[in-house]
Amino acid sequence: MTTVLKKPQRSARKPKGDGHMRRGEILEAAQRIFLAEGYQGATIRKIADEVGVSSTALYMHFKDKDEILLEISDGAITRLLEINSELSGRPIDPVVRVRMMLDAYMGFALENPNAYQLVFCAHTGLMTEEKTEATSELGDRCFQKFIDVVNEIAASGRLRTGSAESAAQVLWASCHGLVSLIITKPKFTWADSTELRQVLLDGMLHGLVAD
Amino acid sequence: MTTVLKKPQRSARKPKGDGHMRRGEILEAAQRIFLAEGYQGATIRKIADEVGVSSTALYMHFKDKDEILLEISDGAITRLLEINSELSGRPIDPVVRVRMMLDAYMGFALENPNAYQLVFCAHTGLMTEEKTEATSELGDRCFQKFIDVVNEIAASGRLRTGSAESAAQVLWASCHGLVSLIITKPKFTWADSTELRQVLLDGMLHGLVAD
DNA sequence: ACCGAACACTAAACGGGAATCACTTGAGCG
DNA sequence: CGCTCAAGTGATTCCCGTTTAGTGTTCGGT
Repeated sequence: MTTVLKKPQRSARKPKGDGHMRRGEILEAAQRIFLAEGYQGATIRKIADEVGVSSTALYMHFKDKDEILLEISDGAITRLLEINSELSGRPIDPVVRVRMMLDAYMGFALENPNAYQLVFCAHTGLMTEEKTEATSELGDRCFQKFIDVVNEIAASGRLRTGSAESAAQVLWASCHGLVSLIITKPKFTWADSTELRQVLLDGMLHGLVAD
Repeated sequence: MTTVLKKPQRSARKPKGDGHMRRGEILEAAQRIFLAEGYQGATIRKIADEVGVSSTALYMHFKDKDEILLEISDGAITRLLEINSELSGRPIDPVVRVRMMLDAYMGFALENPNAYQLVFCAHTGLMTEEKTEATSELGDRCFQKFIDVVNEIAASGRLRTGSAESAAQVLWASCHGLVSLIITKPKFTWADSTELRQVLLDGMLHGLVAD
């Protein structure tokens, strides 16, 4: 009984990733899987396997699965914020700026469908409210950039209907509606997506903003 | 030893629900839980407990969990189809009819958030494409009622931008965007939802339809 | 009256998810 | 050398949907 019968140690444990190296590896692997297979497909085990490490190891670097995926989404949303900030600075007609922001928003969503869904579609059921708070706050800052421009329009008295607040929310919501439907119902026979975006923006801006 | 020591039968098995009675009980319990706790919260075991039956029993009446929830959603969508059919028959200006349909759509979504989400937000990841086919087809029939009216408008040459197809899709999508965002982001500080619906419809219809 | 098939139901188990636990390994350092 | 401690591990827990192998009841045929 002294023969403790240690397992043959299989195949040497993966050496320590010094510093934050391992954390980065995990994020990278998680991103690959998450982008390819979405929230459900990105399981802790799959990510760990991809890194070549036990599933437990992920909890060294992240509180839980959602923290990993939210950090990935943060990266995406940050890029969106940069786009909005850049547009925010351009000295052009605010209506044109609103249009560019919304179009960039839709383009972004269609190019990052999984991150977009996680942040803007999932909230209910998938994650508790608190978890998404940090990422949501990033989204809010994007929206704030947008509100600023709508306020400019409202200030010049060009808003045809409703308050600046409701106009901004409606503009945002309608763009969200188009991209989220395109993402979640790919089997539907959509008209050309460029045309849809254009019709949406033409309609909305013509309807809400006076010439 | 003749005393076979039958287990005290615990607490007598639930007697047979004759005919299709049990099926109805399951649907009812599932609906209660689904409406209260959404897709994730409505687990097979919870539903079975509520009915007072083992989890396995549910598989006597339904192929799998999704079949249960989709049948519930079917009921909801059918009600929406009835509303649309009713509006479809009214002899009023097609623009007014479009507005009423869209407003009814949004009202319906806000009153049946979980069913709405299951059918219009979940498609990706949660369920395979085939499963939702039957329910989707119901949704398509609702949309067809709507397209018909938009076609009427287009036929009378009152469409300002885009084809009837893209106009219909954009109108639908923008309404979907508003309600789905309100449902999935309840923490956001929304303007009054009645005003939002009105601003959206005013804007969209004014923008897309010539007077 | 009896047999057996059909039925409605059940407990137990399976595989796979997230997360936690108690433990080991090894690098750096006095 | 012996110590600490971060980084890693396998085993385990709990919950999920679903499957398997039954158990008790009912009911038509003979």
